[in-house]
Amino acid sequence: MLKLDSIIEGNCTSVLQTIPDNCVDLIFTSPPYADNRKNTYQGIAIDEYVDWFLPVSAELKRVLKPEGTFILNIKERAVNGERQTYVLELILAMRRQGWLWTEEFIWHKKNCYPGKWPNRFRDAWERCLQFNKQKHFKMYQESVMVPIGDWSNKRLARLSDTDLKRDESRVGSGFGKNISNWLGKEVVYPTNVLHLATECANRGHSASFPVVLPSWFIKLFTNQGDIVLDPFMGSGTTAIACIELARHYVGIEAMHKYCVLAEQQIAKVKRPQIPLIPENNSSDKVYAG
Amino acid sequence: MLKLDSIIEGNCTSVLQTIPDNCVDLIFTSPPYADNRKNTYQGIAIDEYVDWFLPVSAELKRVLKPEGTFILNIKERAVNGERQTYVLELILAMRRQGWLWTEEFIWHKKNCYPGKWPNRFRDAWERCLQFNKQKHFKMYQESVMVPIGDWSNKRLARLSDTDLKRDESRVGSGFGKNISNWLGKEVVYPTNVLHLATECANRGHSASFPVVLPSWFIKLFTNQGDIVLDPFMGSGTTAIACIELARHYVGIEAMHKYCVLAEQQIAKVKRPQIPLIPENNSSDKVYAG
DNA sequence: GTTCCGCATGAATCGATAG
DNA sequence: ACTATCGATTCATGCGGAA
Repeated sequence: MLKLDSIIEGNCTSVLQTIPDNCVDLIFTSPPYADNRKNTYQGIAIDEYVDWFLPVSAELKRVLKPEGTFILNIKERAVNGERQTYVLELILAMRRQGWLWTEEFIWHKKNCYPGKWPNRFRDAWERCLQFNKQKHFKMYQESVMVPIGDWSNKRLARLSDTDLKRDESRVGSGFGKNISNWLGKEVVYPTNVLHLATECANRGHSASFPVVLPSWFIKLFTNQGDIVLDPFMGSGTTAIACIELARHYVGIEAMHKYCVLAEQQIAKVKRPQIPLIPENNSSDKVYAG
Repeated sequence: MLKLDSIIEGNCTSVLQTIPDNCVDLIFTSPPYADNRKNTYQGIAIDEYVDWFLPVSAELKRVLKPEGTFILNIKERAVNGERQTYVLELILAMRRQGWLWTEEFIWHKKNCYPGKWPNRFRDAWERCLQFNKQKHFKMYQESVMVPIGDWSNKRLARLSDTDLKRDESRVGSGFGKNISNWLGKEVVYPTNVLHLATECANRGHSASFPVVLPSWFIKLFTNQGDIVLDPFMGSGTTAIACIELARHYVGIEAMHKYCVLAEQQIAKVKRPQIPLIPENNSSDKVYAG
């Protein structure tokens, strides 16, 4: 029925209609932003964006398991001196559609796009909106705990003008690949702000997010063997995160060139050996709400 | 007419009606949040919040100078497992009222309130919504510059031969073209994410923010001698920031106990000596938009 | 095997210019 | 008048190659 670990080329809504009800554990996606990148992607007009997205989110709600979660990464642009409001309107419309707006995570970008303008600073954050079908959803908080070092006690004890200055700390990201960094350190739960760098290497896709972004939410909201859906797959970053974390993925992508690119990226990924001790075993399972 | 450097006790809208048109350079405030608990402040019911705030924002729009700025520090809380939507609705309503929604700054709290819940992490950010009356507003970006990142030590400490040649020939594109501009550079412009610690000092007020928060916006949007209004003064943090930065303040506060508290806090503040060289002099003045 | 250095690039935005 | 295109501006990161 549902072919796992594959990318389906086609129109998002049409493909979604072929997927059974209540079978996906997590949806993570970053849809094309309004009126953006007309050259590289299909541009959506600002005033049509909500009407364009609602049929998609209706299908997403159908295919998501009752205890599953939908994470929507999006950020409105500045046009004519103002921030656009379509994301706000989308949140309100999705609630009318029956979604619960559980939380708004902030992706604080370490390396945001450069530039200077007379009326605004560089935009260094994006929204990661959490939607759920019901108040009770799966959440494995222990799997994303972050280390905290001695330095934090010193820094937090002294508040001064330097607190206004740049954050040079590496805590808050907590995505250190080297486990040895964690030794001897106390771990704490993270907050709803993720401090990550963008990956600006050659990705071939203009709208790529770092793999640690989906990885964080996949660890938080799924277990090994669960199914993750990305209805706007792009260059396949969500799929890569799934493979690295031993989750199943289902991707949808409208443009052939990105399907090819995603398959190329996926082919490079090393499958992890199955850990002897699953990170999210039954004793860790927390049913939230 | 308008009595400067004072706190006026009374109902916010009523007091605002006594203030002349177009006389305030910056409005910074953190209004009472919508809440069902009514014991700490005058609680505003969630479903009445927008209707309650719109008459206030209408008066604020009247008293603000055309080139002034309104910064609204606010964050919806989670109720019944969901984030409340009244802030989103307020933004949309204020735009219909004629405000421009110029930007959304994020206050990323370094040390946010502790706690643990099964369905969400600690909330480590608040919105600082920027509204303007027109596209052209005053902005003094140089007054809030921050130290450049560590990468510059390695990259810029020793310029390579190719860097120097590229500079002489004035060819190439992008960053490298003006590499000489980066020699000796120590500060850069900030982003729209403020990474500040919270203050634990103001225990007497339920909704206190650190003085560096208003200070940052006051430096960014006003000059010395300008007038800053806080229509929900609380414990007087905005006034303290004004005094330290040699700006005039006008505060409004409904509750007598907070008026007393604010006056006490203000009395402790050391007035700065007037600097010989104003930080924002006329040559630095930038009219944005 | 590490460390260091050069370099390309990234969901940007505004104002001016051209059609 | 209104839209489309283009140049100018700016900062931090990861990658690949060299030391």
